[in-house]
Amino acid sequence: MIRVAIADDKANNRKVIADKLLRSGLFSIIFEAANGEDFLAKMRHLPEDDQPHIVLMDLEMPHVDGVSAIGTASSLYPGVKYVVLTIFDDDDKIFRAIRAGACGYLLKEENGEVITGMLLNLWESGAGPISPSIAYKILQMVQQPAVLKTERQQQENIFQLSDREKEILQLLSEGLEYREIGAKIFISPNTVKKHTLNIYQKLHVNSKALALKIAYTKGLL
Amino acid sequence: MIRVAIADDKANNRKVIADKLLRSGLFSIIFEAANGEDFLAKMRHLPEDDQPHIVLMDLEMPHVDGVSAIGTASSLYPGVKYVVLTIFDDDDKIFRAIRAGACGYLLKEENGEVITGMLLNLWESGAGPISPSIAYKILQMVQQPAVLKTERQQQENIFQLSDREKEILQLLSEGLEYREIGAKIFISPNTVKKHTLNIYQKLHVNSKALALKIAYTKGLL
DNA sequence: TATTTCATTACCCATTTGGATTATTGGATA
DNA sequence: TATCCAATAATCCAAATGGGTAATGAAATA
Repeated sequence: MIRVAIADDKANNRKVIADKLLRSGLFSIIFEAANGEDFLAKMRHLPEDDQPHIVLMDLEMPHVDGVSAIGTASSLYPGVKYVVLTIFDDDDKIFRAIRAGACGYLLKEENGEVITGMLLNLWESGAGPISPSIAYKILQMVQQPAVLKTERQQQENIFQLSDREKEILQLLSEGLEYREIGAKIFISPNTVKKHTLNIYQKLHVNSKALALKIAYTKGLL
Repeated sequence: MIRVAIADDKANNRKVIADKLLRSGLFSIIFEAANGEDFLAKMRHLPEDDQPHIVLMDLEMPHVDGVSAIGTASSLYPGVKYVVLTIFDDDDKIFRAIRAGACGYLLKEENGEVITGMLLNLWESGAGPISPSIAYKILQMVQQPAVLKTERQQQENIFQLSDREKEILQLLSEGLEYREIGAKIFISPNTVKKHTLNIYQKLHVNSKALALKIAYTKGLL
């Protein structure tokens, strides 16, 4: 029998979750808490042998929120698995909860069988349960370049490049040669070259490498 | 119809995956590749409008492995979704593949419906598909920034550039010519050129413009 | 110790590029 | 109308680039 504790400020939410778990017959709800403070108090007064195996924690709660409660509890009771069960899926909450010590993050919208299945898997294999859409967001956190691409706004045309020149610059950045660009936009390679040299003059450089450096660092590409 | 490309060195694996996808009637396999080099070559010769929407990539392949192929392709063809489909689930491979630009990571042990379902979800919502056990490992990476940091320092370099090559790449991005770089670091311009061509091989490109594109978009500069 | 990798240099060749100049067209402007 | 400018195109030339091959020594690794 897997011992579970539930922390959620809405009594009805606690009831719904408890029902889902009890239906499988594999879980026992050893206590419920209405907020983080309440949860920590009940953990304190619990004999060590009666500690829950798994804690399902909502995030937005009065007095002490879920992140804070997980942070404290995961230090004091490191043998317990803390799983966030909430409706929030914004990056900041996910990140904070995980850093606080959550081993899983489930959205309330998941259906009952998915939740019980994942908790069972946590019990058996130790792998924390994560809702797919949350998993993707966590992946993006690891994917550092994505973090860097903080919407750099469309830089105004400080170099006064004409539309055609911007087009050529774009194609040059793709590694195309004059001949290839000409074929692509149906003009002579000589003209492409002329445009390119004009771009160099406007950017005050004299090579592709430098033009591309400016283009990348100034957000033209 | 969702266009899919498959890269796997085992013909039988490709066939199994293709069968799974074709059975749903929602995917069309536009090409298969036996290794990373083969994959990149086929992408190069593909008209822009025929590019795959999704690429399923095995990691362990001869000639050019999956990480390297994803690294290059995700810079050159940023509109394509790259999904790792492999049997490996060790932290290092996961980390490297994600840093290279993979938007999802599926284990081959997943059954056909799960895979098609997750790819469909990728297509509809943009959320990258991640096998649950992989998701848990990624979560642990976020949870232990120390591990992440050390691995990042070692594996930052998904293209395995040597120190000298990184130095040359940096100087190339400054717009210096072989001759100038040679003078700056006291080696022959011939050597600079040799390093440059070696860099091209590692990045799987054949021009300064493309090498710089990858360098900028992958944060090497 | 044997083998592999890295950094180094050289040479050949065909292609591409940068630089400078000249010229025509069509649209916008003064 | 006369003028300016962007886009187009061509030519000549010198320099730089990309691609391939070969070779050496030093350092790290198996």
